[in-house]
Amino acid sequence: MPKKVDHAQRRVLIAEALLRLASTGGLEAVSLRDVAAEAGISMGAVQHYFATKEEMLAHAMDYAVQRAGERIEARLAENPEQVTTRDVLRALMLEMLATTDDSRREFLVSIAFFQRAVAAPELAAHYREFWPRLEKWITEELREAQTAGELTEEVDPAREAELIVLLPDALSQGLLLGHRTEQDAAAAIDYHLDQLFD
Amino acid sequence: MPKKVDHAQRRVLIAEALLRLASTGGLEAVSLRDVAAEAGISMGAVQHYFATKEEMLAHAMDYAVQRAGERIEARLAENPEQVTTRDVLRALMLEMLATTDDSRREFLVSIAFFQRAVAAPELAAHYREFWPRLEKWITEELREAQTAGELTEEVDPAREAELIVLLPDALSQGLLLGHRTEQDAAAAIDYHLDQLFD
DNA sequence: GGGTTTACGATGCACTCGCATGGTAAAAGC
DNA sequence: GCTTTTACCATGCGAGTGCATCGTAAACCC
Repeated sequence: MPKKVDHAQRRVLIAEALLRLASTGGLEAVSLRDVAAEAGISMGAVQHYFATKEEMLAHAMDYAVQRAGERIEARLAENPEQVTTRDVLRALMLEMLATTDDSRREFLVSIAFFQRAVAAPELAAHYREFWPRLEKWITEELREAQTAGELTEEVDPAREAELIVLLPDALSQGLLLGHRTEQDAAAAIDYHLDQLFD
Repeated sequence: MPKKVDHAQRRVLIAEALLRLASTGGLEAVSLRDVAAEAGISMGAVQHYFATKEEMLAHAMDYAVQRAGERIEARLAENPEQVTTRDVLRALMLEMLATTDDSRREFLVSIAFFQRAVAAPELAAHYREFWPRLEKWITEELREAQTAGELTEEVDPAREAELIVLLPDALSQGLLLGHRTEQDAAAAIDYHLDQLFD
């Protein structure tokens, strides 16, 4: 069996176990032993693939960002051409909301990573990439809608793209704490889109 | 010296030391020993005022929310009557931004508490109070501005109040990560107020 | 088919953690 | 003035931590 193990796959297995655990109680709270147990392997195996806990966390961080990005981009790609920009943005924002157990977990993990990135800025680079790219994409989408006459001239596509990215994130906090319902969050999104597209 | 110590004051002393530490590395990362050292007292003293770490964290949570609330309400109270609703809201939103070292720390602490509140919903009640109250106040402010004709009829004061509370919070994340400047965040706020008050 | 490399598993080590215990000195109460 | 209560401080304990070390079995290389 040795020698033929797929390193990348093994590291993903570990990262997924870590993410499962990190969603409750933060990132530092999970121990190597916990991760190993969750992944169904020994602690020695974990050490074999990651020399240090720090390294393991960094990899999991990359993996989580990549997964979230793929999920969102997949959602963007699946829409047929005939739907309106507004529909696309609405779907995107709803996808970004922490509604399902999975996305709630992802949201909590992203917060844990956020803390870590603030404390250790050199780690932040990993996930600094994705959001600006998404924001840029939305900006372009809005610009096209604006020239097509769906938006008034006075809105600033870049600023609105900013808001569109930020709003689901901010709403998710309320969802997690339980003082906002999914319907309420969706209504807030619809209201904002109403104001944007008149 | 014994018997005449002010319990509340002592607990505040400890809470402030805890908050100073919690801003880097989360809430669970700080140990009783760390807090005691930061507060300049012995660990036994900390134990004397808080039977358990959990209790200490809960008190610090209350204290932090109270302080943040007082700070924001003080900012709201200090404005003379002659300034416009827009100016009031602008000042409020800027105050909520994590710009100074202090407010950055406060923001990080609030995130740590957020995680904790999600994991232990019974603790969330403490700081579930303040934000709805602020949101309600803003809603009223907007409603008055609307009847005074400063706002168009088609905006929903409650929804806009939601956004006004959420936006600084979301912008602060970018500030903390370093991919947004203070000027940029302020510009985003001004843009949003521009769109609201036309 | 012997030697090297890979992939672990088991164990131990130094350290830190929250918390319990026991002591002590000083003020308060009578 | 003696007792009780308050406000600590010092110490220790058991559990858990990341990490290092050692052993070992299987696969690849020649």
